[in-house]
Amino acid sequence: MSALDDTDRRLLRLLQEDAARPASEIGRELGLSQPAAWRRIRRLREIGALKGRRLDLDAAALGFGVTVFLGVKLARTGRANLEDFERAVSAIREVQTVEHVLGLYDYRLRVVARDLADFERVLRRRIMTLPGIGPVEANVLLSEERLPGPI
Amino acid sequence: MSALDDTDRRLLRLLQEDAARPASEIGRELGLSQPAAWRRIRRLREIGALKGRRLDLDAAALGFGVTVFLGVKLARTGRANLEDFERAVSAIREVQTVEHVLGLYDYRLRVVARDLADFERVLRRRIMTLPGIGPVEANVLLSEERLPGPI
DNA sequence: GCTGAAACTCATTACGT
DNA sequence: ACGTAATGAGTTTCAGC
Repeated sequence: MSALDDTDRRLLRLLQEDAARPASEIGRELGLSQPAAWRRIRRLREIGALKGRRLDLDAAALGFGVTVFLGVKLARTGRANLEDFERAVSAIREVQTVEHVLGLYDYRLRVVARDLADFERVLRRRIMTLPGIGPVEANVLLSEERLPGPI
Repeated sequence: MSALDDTDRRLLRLLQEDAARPASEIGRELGLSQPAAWRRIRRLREIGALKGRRLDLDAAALGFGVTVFLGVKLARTGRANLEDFERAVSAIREVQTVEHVLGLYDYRLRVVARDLADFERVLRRRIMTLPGIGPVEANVLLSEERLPGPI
């Protein structure tokens, strides 16, 4: 596909720490000129490695103190199709992420709420009423650490 | 805790779609001048709501075609402390996220690998040898959708 | 708190190696 | 694929309303 060299990997690691870092600074740390670093970034975007830049929000600071991961299994009976489920779950405002997975569960959801009482409301009125939903398992987030990863 | 108004929330929603969107464009969509929009962004950063900007990388395009979520329970016996476990798991290159959770599992890990054979190697040689590790459950990521969330 | 303009930085293009 | 130089766009600060 595209043969990333070692410089590309170092560049991605630098940008992963702070995506707002300017190309001039990236270039300085890589021993490249500013346009050279910028061209590498553009190329990484063109080959699809770099999909975009996203905000890193602090949900707690915004009044959403509770984050819960839900493992969802679809009901065996009635075989509601996956599209119906996905469409319905995507319409729930409190759901941040929908992951279709293979294993003990069919879907994994990341859900935020203002507090546990608010979460119970979401769970009972929005989640448990989803079409085709089966057993649900929950884990409450205590703390989270993001690592650079293998790239 | 500083009273976000509705304009702040609309602003965050706009920036969530693309964190590189210029303040001038944000301002135009909110009916604000460019410096006014920029001051709101700075304020959101100052109160901690906006922690930074992160890259949205495509692991598959970078040669990591397999993403697996692991639910980890620590062993009851031996009571290795959490710090030991966290330090060891953070040193594994293939681990992207470490979440400390409450529920059926103690930790949830997001792990990437080049392919399933590579994942088996990571699982056997890195994950299963972690200090204090107990039962492990795995879900393979098929597809993932990020939603705007309630903010 | 907003506007308008100045100063500065960064992104992007052009051109030559 | 890189560098220098030039351009245009975006950010950040400042003075005034």
